[in-house]
Amino acid sequence: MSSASAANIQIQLPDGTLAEHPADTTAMDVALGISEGLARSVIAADVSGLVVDADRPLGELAEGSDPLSLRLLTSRDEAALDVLRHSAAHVMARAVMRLYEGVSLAFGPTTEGGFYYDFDLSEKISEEDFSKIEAEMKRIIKEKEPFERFVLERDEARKLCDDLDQDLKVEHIDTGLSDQSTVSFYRQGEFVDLCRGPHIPNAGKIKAIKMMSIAGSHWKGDTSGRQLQRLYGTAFFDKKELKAYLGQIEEAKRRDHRVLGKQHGLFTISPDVGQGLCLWLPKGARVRVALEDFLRRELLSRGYDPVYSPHIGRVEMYETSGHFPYYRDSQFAPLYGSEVGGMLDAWSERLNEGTLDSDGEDKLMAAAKVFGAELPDYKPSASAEAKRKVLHDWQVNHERYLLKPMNCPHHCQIFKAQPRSYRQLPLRLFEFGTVYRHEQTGELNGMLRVRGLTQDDAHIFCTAQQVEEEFRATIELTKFVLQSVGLDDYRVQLSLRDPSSDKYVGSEENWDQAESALRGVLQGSGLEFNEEPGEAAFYGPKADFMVRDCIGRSWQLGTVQLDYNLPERFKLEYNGSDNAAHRPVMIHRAPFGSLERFTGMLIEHFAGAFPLWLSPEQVRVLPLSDKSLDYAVQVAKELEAAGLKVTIDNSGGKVQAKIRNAQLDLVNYMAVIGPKEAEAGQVALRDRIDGDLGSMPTAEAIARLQQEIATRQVRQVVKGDFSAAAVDSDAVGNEY
RNA sequence: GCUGCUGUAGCUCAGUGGUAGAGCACUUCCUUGGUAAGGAAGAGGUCAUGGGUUCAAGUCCCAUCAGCAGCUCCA
Repeated sequence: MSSASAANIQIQLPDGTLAEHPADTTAMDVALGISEGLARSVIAADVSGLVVDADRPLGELAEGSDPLSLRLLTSRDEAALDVLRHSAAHVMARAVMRLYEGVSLAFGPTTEGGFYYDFDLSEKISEEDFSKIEAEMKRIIKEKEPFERFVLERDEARKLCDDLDQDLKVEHIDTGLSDQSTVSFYRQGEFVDLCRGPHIPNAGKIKAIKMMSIAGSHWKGDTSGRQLQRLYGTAFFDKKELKAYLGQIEEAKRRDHRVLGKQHGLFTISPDVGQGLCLWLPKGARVRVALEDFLRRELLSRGYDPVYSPHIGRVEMYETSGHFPYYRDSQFAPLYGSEVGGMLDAWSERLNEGTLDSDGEDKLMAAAKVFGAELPDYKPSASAEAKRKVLHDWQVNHERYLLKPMNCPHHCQIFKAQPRSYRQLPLRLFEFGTVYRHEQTGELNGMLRVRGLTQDDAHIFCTAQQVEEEFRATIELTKFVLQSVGLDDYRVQLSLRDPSSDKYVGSEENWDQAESALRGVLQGSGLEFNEEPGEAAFYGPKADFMVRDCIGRSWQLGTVQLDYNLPERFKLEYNGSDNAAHRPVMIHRAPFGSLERFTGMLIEHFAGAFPLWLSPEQVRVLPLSDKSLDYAVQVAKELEAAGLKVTIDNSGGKVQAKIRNAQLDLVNYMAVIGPKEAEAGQVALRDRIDGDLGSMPTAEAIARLQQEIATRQVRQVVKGDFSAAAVDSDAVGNEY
């Protein structure tokens, strides 16, 4: 870094021109050399892939004698927006420090939609304070003061932060930055902050800011650590962009599946049933049935075998699978065949911790007796380990069940139910399997994060040689499913193991084989995909479909996961052509993920207006008056007989009001009928999207709708132009 | 689970310690119509639950439950 010598440096611009400059030349200097207008609009610079300040001497970045490739970033570049927002975070921090006493700064990074800064201060900031903070920020911006970078040795940096009473920054220098010999700071007026940068040339570049929200957070994400106040804001180069962004947030709110689900009677969650337990109302259930029927037919035609399994299973099975007690915190407590079961578990836990004294032990033994558990082999003098074994043996003989947290162990048992030959493989078992997980209360979110969910689950048992082909077929299936519901913007995330970690089960060889098979298939599939080392499940690599909805939010939906672990644990075997026992490979896959999450996502994607094939109310018959009611009933029967989901509006109002209500209820088609239609055996069809289609014979209307259903047309997705300001919805894993 | 905010009619929400409100939806009656709101009347609330303060609590305090936002988590 400090090698910036008097020697000149070579700078190459995107158009290929190569020029020699003094080592202390900045990107701003280069811009000035081209035109003053360009210099005015320069925000930062991209130097060989690294975004830096426009006034950073470029010689500092030179390595050897290679020319530096320089790209000037203006407000048109996406990277520039990030620089702007981070600078806005500094401005916000500066404003907060002016307005409040004893502010300790934590971190202030950018997010997809803006930025935040975490503060430690005793006074509570509330949304009512936003206007005064914003006003202060605007004052700072108006000053157009520059952001000045300077670099200090660690010791000096530590001292500076200490002098500034920034204890969190001191701690960060001591811990997070312990491997850095020098660190950089940025000064803007009286405000100095430890910061990697880069920043905009001066605060005047910020043309639009808004404080968004306030929330609690924790120092370095540690929930047991210090509680901080996180202020969220956003900033843009242009007031129009800010307005568009706020519009998108409104749009997302308007599409909220919890709001639409209530409004259109799709689903509800009742506190009387329990948190995170979704009740599918008739209309929501119709959407689900359409999805299930569609997928079931597809799977049957693609060589899957349907199976069913119960909602509970013995704890021992999950001990074998390894899920219990590893994931115990996120499971519902076991169901005990005996009332003493829970007590024995707590007892065993205390023995394990060594927190049980002899008095407590006597009481527990007496209590166990009351509950009818005789423990003749339990010797108080024995080792804790021996005593726990006695308790465990009793449990094993007195069944304990788990609400099933996943379907795989059950399907493994189905595989095991008969001797298997290689001729039967691949064996593809599918089930809409309902599972229960005790998610933390704070994580629950409508249909998107629930405690009881139904996976469109299947497990493919195959030979190692078949993995590649099965994985390919699964990828094809998932593509087909997404296309059928009109989702065409997605990519695949391939999660691989972290080679330096030892948390993974299964041999190195298996992993290598699996990972290269998956990579090969994805390369051949033409799908856009990225690899994420370290993101794999402990039992195998996986591929997740990341889907972007029509307002630019990204969702994690379908998943395909390889598993070399469960077949091992359950000792699954098939007889090979060599008449010897072999271990199958298992593939978990779920194109929807869960019906709950998928439906919730679709509600938001379509803003509640489902395409005809998924719609819970496809046609509403609107009689002009009571006089046409008989004919309305007759038409409804004909439509129903043709397999359409149809209702009649027999309310007393005028047809205009009935149309309005049907439009607001997002009914796909309206069949308006009056004396004329009754006479001619026709219906006047009205399309939710295109309006009045005129009168036609009922049979013609039916054929038209059936055609639209059969081809699963997605005729309208209300798209907004929000690509510039994409917001990520919470990306949630759906592993097994 | 943690921090903060919220909980009033089926829905959306007013209501700053003194007799519980509006719009929409609903019911009944009138109206019987031709592609986005016809009219009138009526019914509907133990103000989330449980405690407390007060002459008096929807309103103030505490706890519990539930929801929302963020954090943390997500086999």
